[in-house]
Amino acid sequence: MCARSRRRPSLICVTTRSAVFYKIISNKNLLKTSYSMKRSRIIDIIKHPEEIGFGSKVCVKGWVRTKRGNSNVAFIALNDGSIVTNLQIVAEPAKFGDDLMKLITTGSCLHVEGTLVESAGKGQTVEVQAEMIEVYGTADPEVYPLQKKGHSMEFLREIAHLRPRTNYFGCVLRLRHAMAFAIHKFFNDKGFFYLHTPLITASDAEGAGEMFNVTTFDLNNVPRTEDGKVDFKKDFFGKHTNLTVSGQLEGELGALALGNIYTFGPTFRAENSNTPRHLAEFWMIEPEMAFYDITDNMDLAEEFIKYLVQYALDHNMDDLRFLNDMFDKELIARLESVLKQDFIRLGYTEAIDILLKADKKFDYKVSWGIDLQSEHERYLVENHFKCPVILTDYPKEIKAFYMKQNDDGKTVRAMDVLFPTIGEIIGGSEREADYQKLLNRVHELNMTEQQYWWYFETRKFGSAPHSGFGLGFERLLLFVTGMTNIRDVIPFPRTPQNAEF
RNA sequence: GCUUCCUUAGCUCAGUUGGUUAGAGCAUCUGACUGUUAAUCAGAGGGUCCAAGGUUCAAGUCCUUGAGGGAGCGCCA
Repeated sequence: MCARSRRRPSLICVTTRSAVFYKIISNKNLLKTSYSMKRSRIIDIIKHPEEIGFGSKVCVKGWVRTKRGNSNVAFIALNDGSIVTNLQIVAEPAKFGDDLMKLITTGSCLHVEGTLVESAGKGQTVEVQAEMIEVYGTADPEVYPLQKKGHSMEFLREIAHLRPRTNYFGCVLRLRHAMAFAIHKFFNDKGFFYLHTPLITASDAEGAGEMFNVTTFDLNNVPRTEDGKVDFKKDFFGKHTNLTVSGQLEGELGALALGNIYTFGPTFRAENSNTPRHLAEFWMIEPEMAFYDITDNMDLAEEFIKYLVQYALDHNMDDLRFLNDMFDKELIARLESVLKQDFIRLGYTEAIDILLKADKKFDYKVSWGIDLQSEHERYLVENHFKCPVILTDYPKEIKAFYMKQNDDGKTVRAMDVLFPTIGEIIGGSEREADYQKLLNRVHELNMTEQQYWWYFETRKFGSAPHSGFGLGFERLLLFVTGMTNIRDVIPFPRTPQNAEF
């Protein structure tokens, strides 16, 4: 007898070759804490059962997806999040008792120890013959919201605290992790440095969108100056501050010292955007490279996206196959096709010509100088070329002040990577490295050098040609997962009027 | 922010020109079944028809307002 069984006389201690088991003998003792073995992850059992060995004892812990069977045998599909596939637990009700079997319902959490065997049934290669079952947590089937049948994405959004337990969201979260990891790997392997740019910024007009204020003021009693304006000198930072809408300007400071850097962090936009492609809080990757011109920039962007897609195909095929089978029958084929084709590279002026010659009637009239609308971008990508398109050399009037001005005096070296259904997945440019040209542009836009004095100093001191771009992480995930609403590729979406969870 | 659609059982949805007691599948509960595969079979329970107001002999159905959600557009990544 071991020490533990002396403290718990209601349990029988059974010693076997590889493990110690406690069998519950009293029907009332259904929620005992018992343990013995090291937990195996279900992915390891399913992928490499030979390493554990058929006939060996295993310990698994996870959440019940379904329970089937009859009075003689029960089949419990257990999922621990390590892989989309469930592990089949075979349990004989006579061995465990009705009271315990009743607690095993969809959503309940179990600790199971038993023997790993080749499956006697079809549909799976391995299963575990249960010898000990401990119920960590029950899930009352009358009120537990998740069922083994499918749910709508809209319903799952309302229970974002539980949706990670669905097959669908497990796939998305594993892919999300894989893409985040692959992003760091891609840049690290290329000698890029990960730069942490600030989330709180005092730059008032970065131009990328409406910003969230950051303050410690008591909003019911805001300090005022003599002329009635908000007195930000009394605020935490002594000036008006916001959450960042981009790390790019600070990223340039890093690139002009370290060579190649990238940022990867959260970004905040207070735009009242209600679409399946916008979030108020999202993650963005912004590489910035010294000595890269616009062509180098495009090459990197294309290589980057293809690397990430290849990484997903190489490392997350189980998840992709599930999403392909259940949601988007063309997902894997679409991912593979992107790898095969070169992205079309096209000047804005040529794009306008194509649109002017198009048979299609657009709601927004096409002429040189307009900002391309969704319908125009979609026509180019989905109808005309039927593949990703990189558009360059936009009119300077519709692009940001920091983009390098072309010799024609009319266009700047911007680039937008456009993807089918998603639209703009990457936006970037070669940066204006000439101090005087940058200054002139800022004055044209009625902005002041002073608010970006530190940015201008990089052009005063050792300026260098450089380029960069921004990739919306969730938009990448839309493409990689085949999902159609951006709220379904981030664990806890923040959108106008919604900050639950 | 603009336009438009939707809201009926726990979930997904049907519900006819407004007309008796609002239905189905799945889920749940009870029972059957010796290996299931979103198990199957039989039975049962389950409804503030989003909310408020209005029209009408009569409203799930028509009208008004509000709330929540989706899609399209704008802004953008």
